[in-house]
Amino acid sequence: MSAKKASDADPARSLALLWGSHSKPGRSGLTVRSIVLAAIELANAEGLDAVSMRHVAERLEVGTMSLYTHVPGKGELVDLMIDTAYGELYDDVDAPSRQPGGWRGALEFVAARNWDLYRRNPWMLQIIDVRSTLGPNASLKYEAELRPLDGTGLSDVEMDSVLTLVLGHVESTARAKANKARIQEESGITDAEWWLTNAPLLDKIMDSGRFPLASRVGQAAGEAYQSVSDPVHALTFGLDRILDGVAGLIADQDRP
Amino acid sequence: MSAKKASDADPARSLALLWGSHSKPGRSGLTVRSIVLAAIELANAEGLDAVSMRHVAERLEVGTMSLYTHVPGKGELVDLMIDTAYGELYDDVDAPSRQPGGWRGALEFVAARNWDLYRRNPWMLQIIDVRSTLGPNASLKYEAELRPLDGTGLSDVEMDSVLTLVLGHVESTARAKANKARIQEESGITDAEWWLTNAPLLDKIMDSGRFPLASRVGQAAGEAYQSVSDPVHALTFGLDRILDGVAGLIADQDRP
DNA sequence: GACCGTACCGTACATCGTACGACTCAGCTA
DNA sequence: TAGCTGAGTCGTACGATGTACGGTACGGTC
Repeated sequence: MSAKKASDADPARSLALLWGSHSKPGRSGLTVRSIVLAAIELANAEGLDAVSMRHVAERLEVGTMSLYTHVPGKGELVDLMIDTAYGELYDDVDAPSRQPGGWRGALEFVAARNWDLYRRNPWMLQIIDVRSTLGPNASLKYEAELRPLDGTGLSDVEMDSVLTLVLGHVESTARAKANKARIQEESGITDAEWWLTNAPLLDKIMDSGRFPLASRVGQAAGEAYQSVSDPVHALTFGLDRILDGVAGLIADQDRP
Repeated sequence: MSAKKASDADPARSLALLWGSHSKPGRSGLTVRSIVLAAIELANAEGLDAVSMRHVAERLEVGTMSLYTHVPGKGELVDLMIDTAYGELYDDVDAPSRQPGGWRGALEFVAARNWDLYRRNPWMLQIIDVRSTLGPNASLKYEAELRPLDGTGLSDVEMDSVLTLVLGHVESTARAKANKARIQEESGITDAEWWLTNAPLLDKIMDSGRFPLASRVGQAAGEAYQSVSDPVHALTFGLDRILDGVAGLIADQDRP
């Protein structure tokens, strides 16, 4: 429901941890890497809620407190999980800029890759207490995603703004999708079932003349999506509008 | 850090609770309304983490378990908090459509009002387990925000898509802002201080030729914002691009 | 004055992150 | 080879959390 507190999180320690090699196992084979991988597996298998220090330790057949030898606390563990997940994104730093279709094709590729990242790692969207995790993979991600925007005539700040906008949109729609999936899973009923069950109740409330537009549009959207919402449609529709807007900005660069 | 589990949440019960009157106090003056208000006050004063059933009960000078007479569980309490907060948004259902500047001015107003809502109630952004809370105020919000789009030539589904896009963008940037504020508060150091402290460390890592663009753009953005990010700039920049894109869509309606 | 349903709430349980201090063992020194 | 040392491991304990369960006490109706 809500988000949990993060621990103190010494930034220097976090950075060292993120950029460190983590290669020397202790006498029970425990490594930062193995802990992080176990945590990610757990998160993907049973959701982020299942990622407790006890469960991670259990999966590694190790005492709970042994984890603290390698990782300062849960907050840092999550930081490491995030940066590790970012490692999935691009084979190399030029993957987006190699895409056809110029900057637009590249940004569509970036959006698709990030969308896929969230699809494969839905636990990332359950993290609320995001910290500035400038790990190696996050840095490579930033570099890779900026490159197709270099040379479009946009200023450096504009490049950053455009990227932030696109990534924010993908995260937003991906979160909506994950929420939808979670609700469905928890309640055990399909989207369509929920709609059928609660539509009369809602109609009785909404159609009382107070919200004519809301009920008309809600109805239309519901029928179009066969559901209360369609995250994939929200992704593509929003991305098209955003990229149209960016295209206008880029076109304006020539004649200021 | 992560999100908590929601309880079962019988939708019918939730809807009845949301639309109910909650007017008859028990013998210790306890009401659904008073519980929800206490919870919101607590959330605004000490953050969502402070909103535990124990703390809410304490604030009301009541036993913890007494809350469960009026509210099924914490999940439903949060639902009620959300719908109550939505009540702050618009004086009446025509507030957005009364705005000057046509649909664009109205959407800018909608964005500003939502941004302000999140500024005043940052706890809303810490809720991860969002459920379909179709309460009375959420319904009024939907109706009010759709009205300025009616008559623009957009289809019903497109109206919904545009609104979803704008609201998602506001939420996304507001969340970034809230995260930034929370990190600053927790660490006790200013944004600029963090930048000064960690810049050399980051430069040593990033400037090693591997991420030239990332370091150049990051530097430029950092100097422009006097910080690692500027949520207000992200809001307006993104909104401008999005509305430009929507304007193109609306213009295209005339000649398909 | 007796009754009864509802409001209230004390206790208990499982779960969480992690502080603390004890144990164990690999590898080095004497 | 014996002994030491420091790092890795982990058992126990504490204060949180949401809430199930069962008991208590009171307001309104006969």
